[in-house]
Amino acid sequence: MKRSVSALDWPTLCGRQPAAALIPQSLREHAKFFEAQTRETLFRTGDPVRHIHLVISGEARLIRMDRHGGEIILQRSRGGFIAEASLDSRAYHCDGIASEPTAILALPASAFRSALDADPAFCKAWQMQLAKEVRKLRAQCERLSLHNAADRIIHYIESEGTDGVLILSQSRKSWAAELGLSHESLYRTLRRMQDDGLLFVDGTRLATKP
Amino acid sequence: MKRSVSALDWPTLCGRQPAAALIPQSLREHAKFFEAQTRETLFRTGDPVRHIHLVISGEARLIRMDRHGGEIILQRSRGGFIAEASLDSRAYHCDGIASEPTAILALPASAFRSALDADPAFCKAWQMQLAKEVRKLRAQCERLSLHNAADRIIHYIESEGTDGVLILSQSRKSWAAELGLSHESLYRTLRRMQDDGLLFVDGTRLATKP
DNA sequence: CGTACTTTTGAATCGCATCAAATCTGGTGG
DNA sequence: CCACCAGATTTGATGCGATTCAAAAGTACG
Repeated sequence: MKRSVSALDWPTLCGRQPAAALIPQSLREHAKFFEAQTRETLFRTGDPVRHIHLVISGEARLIRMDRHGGEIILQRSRGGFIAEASLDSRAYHCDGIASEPTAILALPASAFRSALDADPAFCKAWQMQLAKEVRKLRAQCERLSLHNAADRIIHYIESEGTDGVLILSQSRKSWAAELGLSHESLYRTLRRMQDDGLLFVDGTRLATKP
Repeated sequence: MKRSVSALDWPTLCGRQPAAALIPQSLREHAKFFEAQTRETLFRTGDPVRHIHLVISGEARLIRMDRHGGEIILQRSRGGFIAEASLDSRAYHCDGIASEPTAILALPASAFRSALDADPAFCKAWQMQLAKEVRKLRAQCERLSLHNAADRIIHYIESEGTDGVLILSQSRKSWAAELGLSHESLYRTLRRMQDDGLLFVDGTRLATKP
């Protein structure tokens, strides 16, 4: 299943996922590549943190269950790292799953820490990665603080899209979960916003202007 | 108003705020100390990032206004850094204000970046600081994803308190804003939870068990 | 004391969650 | 190719809970 990437080729990997380019040689040697199926578990809450995962293609999610079995999406990574902050934790605080067929690079946590110590450029890149995640999470908190569905939708398009246009990279149902809404509410609100001329929808393309 | 900390004494500062101990000598020399009044602005959205602020005592907040003038609290720092992720941004994305009389250490951003490059221990400490903020924000997102007031209150006590007990360090009104609730909702829900024996309140002490 | 703010309660309203069910979709295997 | 299935999309009806507006009582502070 898992195999060393010495068999694969790094230029191709870096082409597919820019974050791969940041990884120094010392760490590359320890990378393991594998492919996960839909709903396959990468790690579970409580598992010791042995690897840092880089999503090459597909999508991985960080999730927790609320008290009544509802699934809460804490991170959704399509290309790039997932559960970055686990690097200095003993164990995971959430579950990690692939939400579609996904290609993953697993980097041993210990080698990862050594590489950060040894390579200042990698260290700085990792810091920027964490800072970016902080900003993304603040935007998510701001969005979840909005008290109605339409405002959250607009906020999402403005902050995750480009120039008022968003190409939705997931089903509407799971988008609803990310917005903290029931999927019925999302469908109804999208409909109403279109009727009111506040939103222009064409397949997966959502725009706030015509 | 602002003054160099050479006039002050670092051992005392470090005693009051552990994060001060992380700051290397090269950066300490450029630190400016000042005290902000309630509602005083530290920086505004769009301002260039010239300093990183460390809260020594009191409280500073990162806030944004929503479309209807409502105030959204993005970070609340009582001791420790505020707006950490601004270090690698040109300009602030939020406003920073003191929410009570607050003592602040302002560290020039350029000297801060140099110190990170030069001092591996400081660099590592900063990384852990960012990772901690990521985990805190994930908890906040998880909380805001809960669909009723009581669950958010319990979640807050469990994740911000110790062993099911929380000493509230702010007014209930501003706690309500942090929970994404109207203050009336929070008051009523606290009352109901007490009546139902789900919560035990004594002044600022909130506990989930008697 | 007076002012500003928080805390508290009341009543009316609205939006979202929930339960239910029909339709549509893509993918699988016979 | 078609039947079938799982999951996504869509619409409807209902009830609850949160927001909102309003106002009174409590509290801190100069």
